[in-house]
Amino acid sequence: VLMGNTITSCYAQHEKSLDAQRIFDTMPEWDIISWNSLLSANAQTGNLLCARQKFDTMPKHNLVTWNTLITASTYSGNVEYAEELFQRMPERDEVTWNAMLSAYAHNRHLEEAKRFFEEMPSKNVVAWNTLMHAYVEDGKLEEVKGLFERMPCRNAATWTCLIEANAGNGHLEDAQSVFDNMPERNVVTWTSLVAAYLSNGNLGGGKKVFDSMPERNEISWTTIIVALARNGDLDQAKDLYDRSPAKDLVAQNAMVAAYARYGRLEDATKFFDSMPEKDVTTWNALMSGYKKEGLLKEAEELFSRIPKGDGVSWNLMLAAYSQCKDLDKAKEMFDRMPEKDLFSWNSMMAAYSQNAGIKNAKDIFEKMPCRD
RNA sequence: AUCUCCAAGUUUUCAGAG
Repeated sequence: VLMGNTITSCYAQHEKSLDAQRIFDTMPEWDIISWNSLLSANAQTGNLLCARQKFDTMPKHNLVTWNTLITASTYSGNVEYAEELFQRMPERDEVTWNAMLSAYAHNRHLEEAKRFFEEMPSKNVVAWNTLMHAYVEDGKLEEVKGLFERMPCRNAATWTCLIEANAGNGHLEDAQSVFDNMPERNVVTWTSLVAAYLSNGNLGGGKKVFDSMPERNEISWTTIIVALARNGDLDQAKDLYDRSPAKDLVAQNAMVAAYARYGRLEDATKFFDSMPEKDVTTWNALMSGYKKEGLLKEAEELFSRIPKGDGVSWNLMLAAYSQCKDLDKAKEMFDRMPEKDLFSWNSMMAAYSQNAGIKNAKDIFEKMPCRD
């Protein structure tokens, strides 16, 4: 059981819910930890229904089980259900409160997060960080700084937030000085400093930091590779990719996307075909290349071959039709898509305004359930 | 390194700025 649990949770941490399920299924017996690990693997996929099914199937629940289900709600964007769970569960601990705070924070309910934070019976460093990050996401630098001053305790995540907050507001030197003065560093803080330089257009600075990092992981490598690619240095990006010891699926997807972005469809396709494992982002990345080049037939063909398309796939096809001025097909996509998000609506509105005139576009605008 | 809460990377729309 111990071995099976270890492997299951290992897959959970790498966001491989199917593999976690596979290992789980081969185990001769399960304890509550096995079940919780499986639930955790499901939680990360954002599929709340699936997670709830597991929850209902489990022979028993404990505090960790409930906390994990709150997290599942967070990932699926269902704050209301998280609230319901929070009310319904038989007991709560510090993690419960933090998980609920995180539900508000991740889903952009800043006011709720603030209010909830005030109500918390005890606030540990995770709670402070969660609230602080919510402010960072909202671009509120002054509030971030204020919180930072008031915090009774800090850890590496705190410092990372502060770097990100400064970088996001164009204060690169402040970000660097935060980094210079922080008491502890790890691969995440290092990578966020690299990202700080890159997001401010300072490629040279980013590379310098990257080269001096004591340790790098998949994310560090991908961060720098993507920056090079976006800067148009595709071959340099590929060179770094080849030298990288840490190539996970995200890194591979980034290479497909890089080629696609610059219309190097042969390279993109070749890379795509060479990948032993793909996910929906891989397919979408290649499709985006066809779309950009106006290759409608190829995009359609790819779309029909995706094992499991998602909202992005649909949005891509909608945008592809719009770009090729096929308003009818665009509209058909829009009507047929299983779920419409802000991208879908904006895309449809743009399609009308570019191909049909302002009146139709305005009609869409009026009907939009959400806007930005 | 057996489970739950906080920080960094990849794909889709439009605008603005340069």
